[in-house]
Amino acid sequence: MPEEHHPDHAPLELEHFLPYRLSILSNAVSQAIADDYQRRFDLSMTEWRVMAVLARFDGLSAREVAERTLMDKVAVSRALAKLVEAGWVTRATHDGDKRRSVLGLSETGWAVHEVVAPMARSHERDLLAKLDEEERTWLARILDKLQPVQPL
Amino acid sequence: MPEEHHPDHAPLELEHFLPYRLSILSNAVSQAIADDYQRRFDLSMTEWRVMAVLARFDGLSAREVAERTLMDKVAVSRALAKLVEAGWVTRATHDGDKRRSVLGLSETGWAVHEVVAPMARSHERDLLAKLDEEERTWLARILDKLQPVQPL
DNA sequence: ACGTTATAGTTACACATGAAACCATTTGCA
DNA sequence: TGCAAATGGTTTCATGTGTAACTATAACGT
Repeated sequence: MPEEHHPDHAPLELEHFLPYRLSILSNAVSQAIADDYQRRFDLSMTEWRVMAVLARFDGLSAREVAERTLMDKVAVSRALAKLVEAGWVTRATHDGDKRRSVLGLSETGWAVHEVVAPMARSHERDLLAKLDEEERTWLARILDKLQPVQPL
Repeated sequence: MPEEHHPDHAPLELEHFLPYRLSILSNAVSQAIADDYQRRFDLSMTEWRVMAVLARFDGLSAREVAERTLMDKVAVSRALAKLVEAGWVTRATHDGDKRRSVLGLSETGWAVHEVVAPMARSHERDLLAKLDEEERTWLARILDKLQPVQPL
């Protein structure tokens, strides 16, 4: 954090620049997790996010998946194409609105989820283990305040 | 943060999953800044990072830039090609090692830097303004502990 | 000195990603 | 009803990004 005020035009010190530090940390963490399930299931991060949200909310449409994952609909469409092809997600057409799809995890989709979810949680635990209880509490609070929008 | 332990196979709640929250926050922040200088200077995030590090450390080689920005050398090579082309970065050959390049900001490069650096700092200030002093202190400490590696 | 190995940097290729165009269906409203 | 506008979703195209191959130069070991 900027302790003293540097003149605004002074060279940016990236290693103390909050957005940069967040980016480095976030990428390292997400990539470590993604590497894990990519190797085991050839599953991209966007695909995993789609599966995760369908695990919680069965029967969503593609648009609703996009809203919940904060991904754009093109990304979701492509992820779904692969997931349906792989047999991990089922897609039906909504009664009474033939545009809408009705999505859900298949049996094997659930099986994948039951392997990947613990992997993800394990990485999260490793990360949080670097903090003590007090720090974890503050982190939760700080993230709540910084979080841009929190869509359900 | 996980308050009670869910069974490991229970559906992941993305909105409480730390790596996911970090990713959303980080992307939102970095993208907001990048949008700003992309519109004004047609400058990508990787290009800006190269400029920022050259502003602080004059005369680096491409490899050293890559180390300091944590980007890979291909990304740096491409960024440099555009920056040299745009006339914002100067490139010479190292005396005594014709492989190495010697990089620095040009006059106009500095001029760009003096516009972009304040924009970046301003975004950082906006972000930190959402926290009180105590939270900022904890955040600094927490990031230090979570930070994967801290290369100079 | 000379061949092997390592290093700096670029190029080529394959793949991911986002914006805009597009098709099908449904909704709103005259 | 019927037609314009909106919505769900896919496809297209242009661009970005990472991996591996490649070129040029330098360092190392004999």
